[in-house]
Amino acid sequence: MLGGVRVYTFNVNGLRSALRKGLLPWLEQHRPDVLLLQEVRADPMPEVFGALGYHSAWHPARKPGYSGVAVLARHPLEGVQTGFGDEALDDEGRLIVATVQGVQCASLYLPSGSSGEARQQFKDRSLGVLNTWTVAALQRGPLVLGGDFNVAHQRIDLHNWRGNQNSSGFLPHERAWMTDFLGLGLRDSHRDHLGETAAYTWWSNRGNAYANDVGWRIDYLLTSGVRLTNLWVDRAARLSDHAPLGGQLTPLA
Amino acid sequence: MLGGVRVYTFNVNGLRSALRKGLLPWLEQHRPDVLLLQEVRADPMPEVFGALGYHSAWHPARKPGYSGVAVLARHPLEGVQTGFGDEALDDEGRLIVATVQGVQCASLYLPSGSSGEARQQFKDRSLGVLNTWTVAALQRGPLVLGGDFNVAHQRIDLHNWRGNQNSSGFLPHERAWMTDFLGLGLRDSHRDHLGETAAYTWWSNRGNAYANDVGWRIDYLLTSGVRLTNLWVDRAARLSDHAPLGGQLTPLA
DNA sequence: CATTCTAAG
DNA sequence: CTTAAAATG
Repeated sequence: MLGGVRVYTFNVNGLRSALRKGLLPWLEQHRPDVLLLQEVRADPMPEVFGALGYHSAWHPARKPGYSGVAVLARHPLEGVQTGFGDEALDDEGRLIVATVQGVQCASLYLPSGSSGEARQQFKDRSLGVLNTWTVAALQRGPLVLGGDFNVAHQRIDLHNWRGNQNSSGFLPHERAWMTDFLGLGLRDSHRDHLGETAAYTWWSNRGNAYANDVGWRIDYLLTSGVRLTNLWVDRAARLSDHAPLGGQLTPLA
Repeated sequence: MLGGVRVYTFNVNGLRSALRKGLLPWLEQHRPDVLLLQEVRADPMPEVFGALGYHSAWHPARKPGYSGVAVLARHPLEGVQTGFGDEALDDEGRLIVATVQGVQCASLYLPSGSSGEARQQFKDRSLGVLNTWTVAALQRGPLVLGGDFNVAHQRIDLHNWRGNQNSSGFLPHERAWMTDFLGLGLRDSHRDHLGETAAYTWWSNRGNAYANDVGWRIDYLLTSGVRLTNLWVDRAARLSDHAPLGGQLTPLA
């Protein structure tokens, strides 16, 4: 019943912008069963996706035009939950979960720390909050946790690891956190499927980062109690500064 | 020596925007001898126009990206003066004058009153300041005063005069001011050349104002001690929400 | 509705 | 470099 479910996570960097660039045709072409969106930066628009047969749940930030996540699925969404239960974090619309066909599907957008010290501290705190939330979610049942973590885990996960050891997103403590986090019981199967090909998911808009594939892998599809039998990056989409990251879900056996 | 001098006044609604839309090709095609710009909304860029053979003088607002006027000419500029000598007004970059071949060429951008009561009062006060400045300028010698007055004078000067009698830009006291102002000794020769054809100079960006020619004549080329033997509106330019307004200058006899 | 600026990424 | 919003027109 769960075999062949295709899940995508995608930081759209402004849903309205992505729509202008052709998100809807992309959606009709790829027809994900579950789509996890981050950086929606717009008011919820269930009608737009309802017209294409998607159920959806939204968690916008309090501040208009900022952050915001959503879950979309071709099957009905059950038990929708928004936020971590942490006011500062939840004001920014960074987590939404819905159960689809018995699997918890979570869309996560961790804060960027690159705009300054205060935001790095906020990000660091959010890592701990996410740990706590995840421990509880793992106990509830199968989980797909997709989103933009704003952390590259290993050297292979960014083009210029040497020059970015002091950059937010590849700080030693962030990398160590990711290792610990996966240790809670989440599987990062990216390299199982893509080996050592770059397979980045984000490229800066500055310079010619995309053309030169100067990217980072900061978007993840993590699983527990369910398996990804395949995983791919749709580098060609060009709907955002991130690429959609897709996976094929299969019951654990 | 002054015969055949062509003068244009043009509210560019952002000089950088107008440049993107092709201001430079337009300039090479029309080659005004004198060009009076309003709403420059950018730092002075004498090099850009120097490369095309223009001398220029600039009066930006204190606030970046806001207002600002300039005078450009193919002959050297003499006796450049910026502002009225009124601090609040001059902070907004609304007047610059330069003498070109013996004629004072002034670029004026009167405030809009449409954003609220306070700005209408500021506009109303600026009308008096302009009167005072103009009386002195008229005594100094020949004058071409071009710019965006944000006032339509007569019913013929806007598409919907009936519905705009309570709108800033066509208020009874603004129209009466314009009548008085011209009475100081400035000639508005627009109708001498264009008769009762609409010949508006500005169309709102909202709705289909341009397509339906729902416009206003709020840009003027006024003269004293010198005559416009021809005058035209370049409605086709489409470089701004205003049209360039051009005239042919001839000595008074 | 278009422009520019700012905050954020 | 890009998005979106805010202010202004």
